[in-house]
Amino acid sequence: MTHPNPVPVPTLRDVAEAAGVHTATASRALNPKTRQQISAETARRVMRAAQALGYQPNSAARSLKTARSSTVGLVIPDLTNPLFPPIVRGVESVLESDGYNVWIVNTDNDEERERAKIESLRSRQVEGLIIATARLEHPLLGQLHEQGVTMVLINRQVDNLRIPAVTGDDATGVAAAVRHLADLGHTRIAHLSGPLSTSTGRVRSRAFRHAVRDLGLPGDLMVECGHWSEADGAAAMRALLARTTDFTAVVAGNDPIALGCYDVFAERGLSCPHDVSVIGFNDMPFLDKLRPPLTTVAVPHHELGAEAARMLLNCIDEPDRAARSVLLPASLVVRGSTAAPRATVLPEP
Amino acid sequence: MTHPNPVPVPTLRDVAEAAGVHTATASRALNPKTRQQISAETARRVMRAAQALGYQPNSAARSLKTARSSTVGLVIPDLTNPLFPPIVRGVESVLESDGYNVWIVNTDNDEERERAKIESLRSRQVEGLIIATARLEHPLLGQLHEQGVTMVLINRQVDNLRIPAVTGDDATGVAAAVRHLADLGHTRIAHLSGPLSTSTGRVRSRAFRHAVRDLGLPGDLMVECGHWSEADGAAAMRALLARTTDFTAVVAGNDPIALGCYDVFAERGLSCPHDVSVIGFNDMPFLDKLRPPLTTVAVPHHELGAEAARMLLNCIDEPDRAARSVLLPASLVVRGSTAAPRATVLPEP
DNA sequence: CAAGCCAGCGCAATCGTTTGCGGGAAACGA
DNA sequence: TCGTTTCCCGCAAACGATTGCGCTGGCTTG
Repeated sequence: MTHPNPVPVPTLRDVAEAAGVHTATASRALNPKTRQQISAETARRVMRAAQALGYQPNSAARSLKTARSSTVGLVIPDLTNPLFPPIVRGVESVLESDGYNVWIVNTDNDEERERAKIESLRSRQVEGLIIATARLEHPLLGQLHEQGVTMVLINRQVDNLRIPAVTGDDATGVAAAVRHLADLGHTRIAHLSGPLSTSTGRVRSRAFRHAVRDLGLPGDLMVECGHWSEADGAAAMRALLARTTDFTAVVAGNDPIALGCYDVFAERGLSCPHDVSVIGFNDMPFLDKLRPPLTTVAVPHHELGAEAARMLLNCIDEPDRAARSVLLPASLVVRGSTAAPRATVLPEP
Repeated sequence: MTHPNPVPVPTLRDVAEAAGVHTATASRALNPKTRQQISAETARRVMRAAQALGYQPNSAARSLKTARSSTVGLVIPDLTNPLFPPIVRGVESVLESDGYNVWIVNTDNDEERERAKIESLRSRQVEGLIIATARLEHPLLGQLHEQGVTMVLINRQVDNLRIPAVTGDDATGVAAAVRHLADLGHTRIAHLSGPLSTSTGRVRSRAFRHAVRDLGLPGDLMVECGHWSEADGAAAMRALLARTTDFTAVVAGNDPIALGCYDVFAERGLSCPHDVSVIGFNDMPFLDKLRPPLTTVAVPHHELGAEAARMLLNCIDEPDRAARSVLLPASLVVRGSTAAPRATVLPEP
């Protein structure tokens, strides 16, 4: 028989009856926290019965009664962006060991979707939110914060809000990138920043300005990309080249933007790193397989997620502890897209 | 005040009181399915009250009462494997429009983790499972199937079980790859297969055997990789080279295995595609950025997920319809890692 | 021997929704 | 005017687990 039955799933009551005790006793016997209120012998009987019946507690009933769900929501823009899977796994790695589960939702950076997804999470009684989609101005987060929703931000920050956040140390990452280029002898370094409406874009761009200024280099070689994408990176690089060819290195706002540079170099017959050095940001997978392998700033994404999860657990456990944000160190990964500049400037196209 | 209150979340009762009706009426007014049982005027009042209070139905209470959860479980080995995010999004894209939500769990291909995760999903009353981790022999799936759990398999099949599955058409993909190489003039084509304990590995390897046989080419150039990884691909390529250098092309079981070939070629000073042509499988992201860009077989992962979701919805709606499996077409993506063979065989190392 | 204590267990209320059922009132036909 | 239908709506019982409280019986203690 391939279709034997809609096997009636056993409830606590069934277990209790099988063990010859009351449901209350069965409940206590099954819960390690309350098991010592029950005689060892009875507890054993109950657990055996549960095992035999294949009993699984109905988590809906449990969270209805306890007003807890052992679930946290994880809000990300898009899972197919390779940045996020490691973050997800990082979050899960610490939450799971604490008995929590993770609900993942994708917002595609759409405000309406985001609102809807978060509402759905809240109706599922999540005990906290980890949010990796925050824009600088973000009314929704403000509302949630005022309603006392416990949450932690990843990778971005929101203006004027005291929400705990964990981010990569973009500033020192960018500084290391600039310093690396300067050490190679570059003096005219450009920056293709991400959208300045994101905190990441803004932080990295400011860090770049500071870094070049500190080294006494010109700080006017900057273009803002419309999105964090390869296409926008290429467009920005074209815009930069239309303005000037007097630069020998580029710090891209992230890896796709750097890939956009690769595309334009191929178009124009420019050689990387001989004509132009490029540095990306994030250290996405497979960058070491590119031609040339991309020098980039590695951000500890897994640890970012793990730390955010730890902070969230703290917030849940002690709601009125001060919210502290943390910065995780980023590190430069030197590969083949950076080299000493040629003696001359770029050839005119 | 940053810590105003643990705002008491409004319940249906609050809404009902605010609207001056009974909770039953409020419930019916809020549910589009039952709204016509209520006078338009009253329904409006209730909805307004709900809006004003920011009411969100408690989904735990709801699923306790209705014994439904509007949730399906999605079981994958590892989210950081770039194969899976598109599948996830594909699943979500069709499930969401039907009001379902998706629970994602990672098993890391560990049998114990998998069992635990699936139990946790079941205790959450998921209405169905989409499983992308099936091994050929898989006792757990057998049990679940006998218990009447509705589920759909992605990308793999399980021996002897009539579980609906949606998979890429690996056989024609491999055939296309072999045919492409033969058309280029290759006559000695090797295959670095994935583990033969997976249905994917087995199907592709058999397809390779058939394809070369149909073209009258030798079928003895095969090595099995221990895992679907770059390292194991490299090891397999080394093993192959230790055995013979008399081949001019390689069909890899998947993209990372092909990358492993790249690594060994770099070690040995072999040039791809001039000395050896390579074809991967899956068309992971960024393969077009490699040097050389990897020719590969593209599998429609998003559509795989979407179709699996559709099938699962069908199974949920009409449990006793025959389970049909579907095959989605794979297509060859020709890039730079394949070319006509040199006149001579490989140089001796 | 009586009083007190405690360990072990059962009772019953409760969480927030849904839903079958029944009742009151309005509307209708006769 | 009265009976009957129809339309809205309220009543109350679930769903399955948790938990404060109280009861019981066996034990210690003075």
